[in-house]
This record gives sequence, C-alpha cells and structure tokens, in this order.
Amino acid sequence: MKYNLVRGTKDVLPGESVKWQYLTRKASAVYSAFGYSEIKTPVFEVTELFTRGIGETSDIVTKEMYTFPDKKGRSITLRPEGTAGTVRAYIENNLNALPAPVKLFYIGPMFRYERPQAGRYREHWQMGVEAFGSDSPALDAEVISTALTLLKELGATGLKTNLNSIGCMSPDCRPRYIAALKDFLKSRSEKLCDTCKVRLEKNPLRILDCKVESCKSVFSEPGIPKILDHICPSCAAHFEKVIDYLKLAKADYSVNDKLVRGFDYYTKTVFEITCDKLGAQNGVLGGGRYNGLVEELGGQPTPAVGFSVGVERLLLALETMGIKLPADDSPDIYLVTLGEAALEKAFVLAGELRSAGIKTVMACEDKSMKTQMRLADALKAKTAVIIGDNELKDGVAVVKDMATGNQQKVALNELKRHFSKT
RNA sequence: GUGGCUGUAGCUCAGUUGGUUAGAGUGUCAGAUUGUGGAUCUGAAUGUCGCGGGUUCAAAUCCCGUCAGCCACCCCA
Repeated sequence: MKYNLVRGTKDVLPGESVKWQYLTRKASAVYSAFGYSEIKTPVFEVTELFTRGIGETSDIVTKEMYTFPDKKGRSITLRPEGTAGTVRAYIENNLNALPAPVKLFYIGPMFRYERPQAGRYREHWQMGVEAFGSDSPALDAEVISTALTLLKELGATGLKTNLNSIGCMSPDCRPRYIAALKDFLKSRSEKLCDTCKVRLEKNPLRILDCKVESCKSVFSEPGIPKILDHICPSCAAHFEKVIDYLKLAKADYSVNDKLVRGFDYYTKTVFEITCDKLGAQNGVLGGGRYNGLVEELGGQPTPAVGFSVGVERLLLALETMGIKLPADDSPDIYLVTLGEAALEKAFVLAGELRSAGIKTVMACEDKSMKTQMRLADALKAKTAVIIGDNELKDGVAVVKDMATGNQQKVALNELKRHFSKT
C-alpha cells in the first residue's frame, strides 16, 4: 500500500529545510533582539479557547477548525492561530508576575480546514510575537517595527504595510461606527453583493474589504462614514501616537481605513503586510492590538499587541523578490577510504572531527575510490580526505581541496587541528 | 463549501484520427584495465499512464465518478 500526504499538507525536503532553518533562526534572533522570549504551547487546545477567543461568528471558528472529540469525549481543536494558546499560557502560568511588558514569541504549525491554494495550506507555520501588559502606543509601533526589521534583515523589498485602527468596544467607539455604517449601507443595500447583504447583519466591518466592484463603489461615495472619524477620542489619540512613533522609527507604512481583520479580538491598532506578487493569498504578516482578550479568556484585564508571519508565504514572497536564501548543507570533509583497515581508522577519525564541529561524511561501506570521489563531489564537500594502505603505513592522509584540486599530505594526528584552523 | 484548468518514470515532458512489448531528456546506480571528482562515452534499474467504473474487437488517448494538485471565490499566514 502506498500512502500519500493528507490534503493541504506538505513535506519540507532537504534543500528547502535549510531555508526554513535560516528563516526561523533569523526570526528568533530578531525577536530576541527586541526582548522576546520563546514560548512553546501545545498544538491542540480545548475547543472553547478558540471559539471564545477568535469569535463564534468568525469564519475560522464556523468552518475552518480541525475539531474532534478525544477518547474521553472532550472537544479538542488543532490551533488555527497562535495568540489564543499564548494568552492561555500567559494566564495559566501567572506570567503577569513578570515585569511588564511580558514579551513572548512562538514558532510552530497552525491548522485550518480550508481549500488549499497557492500559499494556503491546511498546515502552515507561523512565527509570531505577543507583548502583554502595556497599552502604550509606542509598543504598538515597536511591535510593527519588529516585523519590519525581520523583513528588512531578510532583504525583503516591495512589501506593503497597511495600518488602521478599529477602535475599542466602548459604546462611543466601534459600536457607534458600526451603527453609522449600517445606517448608511442599509440605504444602498441593493448595490451590495449577496454575501455583503448577509455581512450587513453579521459583521458589517467585513464589507469594507469586499472585492466586488459594486460594493467597492459604495465605499467611494462621499457620505460614507469613515472609521477613523468615529472612534473614541482615546482610541484616536492612541492611533495618532502610534503613527508618531512609526515616523520616529522611519517605518514605511500607509494608513488604510478599510483594513479589518478576521479575528474578533482586535482592538485599536491593526496592521497587515502584503506582497502583491503572491496572487490571491497575499498576506504575509498580520497583527494588531487585543486589549480585551486576556480578560475574555479568564485573566486580569491586560492590554496586549502582537503579530504573526506565515513561513510558507514569506518564503514565496522572498522568492518572487529574487532573494537567494543561504542553502548550504554541504559537508566540510568527505572521508574516502580504501580497504577495511582504512575504513576502521576513518570511522574513528570521523568521530573526532565531528566532535570538533567539522561536518564530516564518509561511505560506511566498501566502494571504489572513483565512486567515493563522485560522492564527495555530488555532496559538494569542500575537501576530500583520502586514506588507503599507503597512508595508514605513513600515518598520513591525502587532503584534497575539491575546488582547486590541490592535494597535500597531513599527518593523521594533525587532521583535527588542520581543519579547526579554517 | 462553490467554480475553472490539470494528473504519463524521482524530476521536466513527448505520445500523432483510440491500434500490438509506453518513449526522450535529466537524475539515480554501475562501468570505461587494477588508488582520485566535476567532461565525455557505455550499460542497468525504475511506470497498476492518479484511482474506480463505462463505451469499444481494442483506451494513456473517448465518457462518468472519485481523489489530488494548480487557479479564482470565501477567508487568511
């Protein structure tokens, strides 16, 4: 019987995996430079964590979750995003006892039951950041520049950073805007597409980023209420400050008052970084502030901000930019042996070289010298170290530089030192 | 969940109006006089032609279903 991948999943093969290592290391380095510490939370959680956190009516919760009963009948869900689990861990482990803001980052797989498409998988990886315990707009700006710094360090160009504020839940803020928006849209409901007619009741903000032309035309009408004109003074002031700090950071961004995000927990600042060469799934990175979520999930009222980058999409985006990620997986040394005695000697020698951090590969079986040299070449080994009967007799090895073809003899007991220098 | 396109060796593909043992390039493995790679040459292995059914004397080729991939919608990383 032959088995295949489950739909929407992917093997990351050698060559590709080297790029992944590079990306995740880079992200860890940048995140920790900004003061974030890594947290690892389980890949699955109790379903309710997500339904409460992300929102009962959101698309992710209503149709995209991998939910199943475990053997005791508890409803378990593979995490569709990283924030809810991180918040749960923050509350459960009393991380609020740490000096604020508490800064955590995570790298791991997320699961969504969606129809696979370019840049969209049922299992995909995210590298995210969450900062708890501060409502300072400077922190929003810092979080955004954490994202921009990572992208810059990777050499990314031509990405767009969209920024918006969707206000808070106080009656004179987002609810007031939604009411005004509903009022306006009801008068033109005949122009809206069918899905938007439904959204008008369920989730009016979503109509803002509808791609249907007739809906878009409604939004260019002059009388349309703008969210940034309707949020409360405190949210408006916060947004102003975020922008001030972004300017200080010399960040490249644009305010887009139609930007809304798919999770219910966002408050105030939301942002998104897109790559327009990626096709329909162009969002590479997204995030925002979520001041109500910690309390919603049973913790003390705690303001927080964060974002997450999609690894697969980031990789695709970097590819369209023509950025070559380091993909060197080649050994420093390929040990070529002739005869059983040499193989035994090399077997021991390889261990010593490896313990010195020298990447060493050898054929663990008797193969012709030509074959071994071909292997050394195919693996792109930097040097071939050849040991046969003659060498064993003299206690030396022939060291051949694969690029130049130059050879020299090095005493066997000097080999480790010889390669440690370079 | 909806729609469109696609599905032949590990990879990239060819396969004529349905007709006998399905091909090429590339890669893999082995060899080209006995201890030296990247060039060239020789040879070898590998396909349930995505899967299942149907039409036909005959199907990789036509029809239906199914699965998967790609693209778009929806949504998002």
